[in-house]
Amino acid sequence: MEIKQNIKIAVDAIVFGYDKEGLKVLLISPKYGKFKDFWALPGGFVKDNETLIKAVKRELKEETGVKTNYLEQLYTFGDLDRDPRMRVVSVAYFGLVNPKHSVLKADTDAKDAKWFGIDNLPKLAYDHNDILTVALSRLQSKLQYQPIGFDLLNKSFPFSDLETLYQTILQKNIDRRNFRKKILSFGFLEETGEKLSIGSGRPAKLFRFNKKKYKELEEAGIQFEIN
Amino acid sequence: MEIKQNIKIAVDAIVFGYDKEGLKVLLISPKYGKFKDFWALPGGFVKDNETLIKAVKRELKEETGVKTNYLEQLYTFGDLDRDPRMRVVSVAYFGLVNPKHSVLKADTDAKDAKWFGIDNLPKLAYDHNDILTVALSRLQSKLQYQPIGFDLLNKSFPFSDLETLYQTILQKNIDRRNFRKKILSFGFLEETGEKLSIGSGRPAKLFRFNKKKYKELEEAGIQFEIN
DNA sequence: ACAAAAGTGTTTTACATACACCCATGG
DNA sequence: CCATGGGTGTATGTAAAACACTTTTGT
Repeated sequence: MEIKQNIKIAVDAIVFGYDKEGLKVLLISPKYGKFKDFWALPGGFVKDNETLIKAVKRELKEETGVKTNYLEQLYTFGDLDRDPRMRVVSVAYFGLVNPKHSVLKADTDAKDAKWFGIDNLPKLAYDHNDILTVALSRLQSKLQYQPIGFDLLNKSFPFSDLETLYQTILQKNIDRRNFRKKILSFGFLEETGEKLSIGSGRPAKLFRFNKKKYKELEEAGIQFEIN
Repeated sequence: MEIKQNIKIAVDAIVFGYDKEGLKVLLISPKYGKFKDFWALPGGFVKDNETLIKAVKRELKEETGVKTNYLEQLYTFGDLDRDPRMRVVSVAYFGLVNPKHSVLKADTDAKDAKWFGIDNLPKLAYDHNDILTVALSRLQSKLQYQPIGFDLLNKSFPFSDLETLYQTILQKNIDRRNFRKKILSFGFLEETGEKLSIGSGRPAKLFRFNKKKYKELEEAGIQFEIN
């Protein structure tokens, strides 16, 4: 059985990072080709003997040096004219990382990798703007019904970091008291016992996310949800 | 630029139907090949000049004669050994249809198409069991935050049909009064003015789903949700 | 008149929302 | 002692959950 088909399959990674400057995406700059003045999502063609997820992880590693905390399949983009050179169907993956914990590979593979603030994006190649839009809306909705925010923060963090993260990404204000009350009531955060003092102001207790505890609670039927 | 890659890309359709016997899936029976004693999801290879969604619709039409009310991308399956003949990455689509409104194409294309009750499935080829599992859980969760149930029912229906549908698919009991109160409070159902009488018992008012109204309400910010 | 399914309202409970002052530290 | 950010409790509103009897038809 021989099938005539001339379509290539690729993967792309939309990796979000977060720090005090806000939400960022990881992009690379192709050094040549039609899109050399544009930036692009890390990604590339899938090898014959590797799974999709392995392909994204490999490309991410090769092109940016980054290893994500969290990675899931986002959506598959298959329009005819995505890439002017040939027909490419791309399976996009959506990842989260703490930028501080990952050093960007400098200028290898004829590509630069760089973080861009989400409100300060350069021109993007191909249909990568569309992909990013889908990814962003996935991030926003997922943040509300899965505890993925912690993958963007340090292992231990003051409560205010979490608040600010939610406010930044969801672009709305949150009542500090109600937010804290709700998050703590789930029971998957634990105090590290340490405190963090930044300049003036009362030092903040540090918390850490207990993933094992969360899994247990999830099994037991609790429903994570933040509005 | 020449890429060496020997992976084929296919699409599969998981189409759910619903009638008084319960929830069903549409399957086809390959008449030859390794899996001739198994059933499979409708699907096939994508053509070089067609989009993914067009490919699914075409395959569905060719293999089963069915046109869905609702169709969305589900997930992309790319494991190495999905198909023993070659490496195939398949983009799965998830559809809904009212079986009464679609006549199955009989025995064409060397394939039979048939509805199977979800609790009475035959042996499935490839990784189609996995795909079905993912689809089913998507159906269940989607039913709770999007008004897709109406795509499975007749244009006009008694309220009890909707109740039974939710109970069947979500596999739990629903309080009739609360359910009706909630659904009606959204304001996207309208009475047709007709009544339906089945054997004994009080005749039921018929309702229809006003899609335009729903879109308006959605714009205005209402949130569909059923627990 | 009785069996069968449709239709309907009220009370209770839980959770979301709104809201303002004190505390601990650095300068 | 003042500026800065951290920490906390209560009252109110709103929606979910629990719950049982009446109505209309066919037989």
